[in-house]
Amino acid sequence: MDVFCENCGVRLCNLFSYLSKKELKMLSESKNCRRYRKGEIVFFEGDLPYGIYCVHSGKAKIYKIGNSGKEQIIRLAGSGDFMGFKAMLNEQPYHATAEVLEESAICFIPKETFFHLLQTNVNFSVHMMKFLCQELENAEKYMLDLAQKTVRERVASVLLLLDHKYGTNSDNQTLDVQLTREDLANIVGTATETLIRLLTEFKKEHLIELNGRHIKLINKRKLHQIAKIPA
Amino acid sequence: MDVFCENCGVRLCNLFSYLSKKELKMLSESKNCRRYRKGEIVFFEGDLPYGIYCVHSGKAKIYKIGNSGKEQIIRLAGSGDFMGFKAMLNEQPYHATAEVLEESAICFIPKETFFHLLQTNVNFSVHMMKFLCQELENAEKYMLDLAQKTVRERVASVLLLLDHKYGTNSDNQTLDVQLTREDLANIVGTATETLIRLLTEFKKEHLIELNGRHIKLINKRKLHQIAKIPA
DNA sequence: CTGGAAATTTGACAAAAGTCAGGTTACAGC
DNA sequence: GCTGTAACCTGACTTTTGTCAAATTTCCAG
Repeated sequence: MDVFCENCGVRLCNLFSYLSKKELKMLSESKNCRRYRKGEIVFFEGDLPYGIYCVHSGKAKIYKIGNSGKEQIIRLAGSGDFMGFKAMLNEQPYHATAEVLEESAICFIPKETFFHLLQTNVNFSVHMMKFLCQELENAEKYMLDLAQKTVRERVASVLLLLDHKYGTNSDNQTLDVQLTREDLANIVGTATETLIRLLTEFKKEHLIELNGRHIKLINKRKLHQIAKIPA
Repeated sequence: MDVFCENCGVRLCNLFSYLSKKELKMLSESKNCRRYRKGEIVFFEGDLPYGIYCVHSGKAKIYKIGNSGKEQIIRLAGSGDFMGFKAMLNEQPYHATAEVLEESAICFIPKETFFHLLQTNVNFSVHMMKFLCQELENAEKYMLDLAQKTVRERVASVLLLLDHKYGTNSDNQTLDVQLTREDLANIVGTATETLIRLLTEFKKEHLIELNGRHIKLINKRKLHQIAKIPA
């Protein structure tokens, strides 16, 4: 695929905005971009990493498998997001699997390039650390939710999270991501049946509208209240 | 307190092992070590960070407060562990509170020293990133547990975690950390009453012995099975 | 040593969430 | 368009977990 990092709009909103023109050129020449179809796996839990991935366009879910075989989605990726950086930095096998949710274009950046940038560009490496800390903070916030919120509260939280992460269609209300009910349950951390019942509840309370996998948030204020997200 | 980083045994097992003699001298001269008594707060959620903390001896809990006012312990610190690095790197207020669990000696390393080391010692900064990734991996593992394991499974997990983190007394079975039942519940993410009931269960099943806050693990193998920790 | 607060424990009950089973709907591939 | 599989939905029931109340024990500070 002929995507050039120098012109890539995506880099503006991620760590690559700290690279010089020269570095971007190097990045562009060493990276490798390809299309993935819905359902394709970018990397499997247990595989060894040879570089990191950067989502150019599209969406992906990153999940772990629990003892009972159930997925738990631990991160969602969209345009501009990195995937697989944890395993790469740690030089360990992947501890999670990345699966594409819709037709996507994803760039692969070889290990050597990535480490070279980290070792030679202090600004880049400091911001990498900041980024890792932000991820850690997100994970800890989610731990708090999982430990203390009810499933109903978490479902409302996740709907708002999806709004924040992927945004909405032109109507400003319909979430711009299609997840199965099972996927939603695997983000929330509950049984699929429970998730469905709660969506139905929200629908009856006129907080959302459902049309297959299209979810329309019609009362975000109330959802915030239910999610107990502090203003 | 007259602790010198150059001779400090603690540094051998943490990131400071990547510093040169000269850097250690600088660290030693700029740091500040003091004693904390049980229950003392090292930093509060909401405070601004002016440096990071390194535990010389003793133990601390780091927790967030949920909407209902309940604590959730998100990390435990012991000898050699850092505290407050996330807020410092992110240059944001603390998102959690650190409270000392027993008489401890904790060093404070000023922001300037910490950032100077990060910016001038590539080896140090790369290992800082590895460390952050390891923390992130731990957090994600814990998310999986919170989302998918039963409380019983998590109680067994936490007992084994405490064994791994703080070790045992001379009998090789009694956990070398005294936590209240409430603290334990706030690690597991459950109600205090539920935690107590499960400890009683484990006691009846001859997996542990209880003597106030002293917990003796007498059948770790079975606890591993209950915790569903893959071999 | 001792009063009082905090921590621990137990029981009874209520609420939340999971499981199982069965039926319906949607959709991809032929 | 047809068909079969996967996804979705609902009801009934069970299990797990939380809540409230009350009794007992522990632990300090004075």
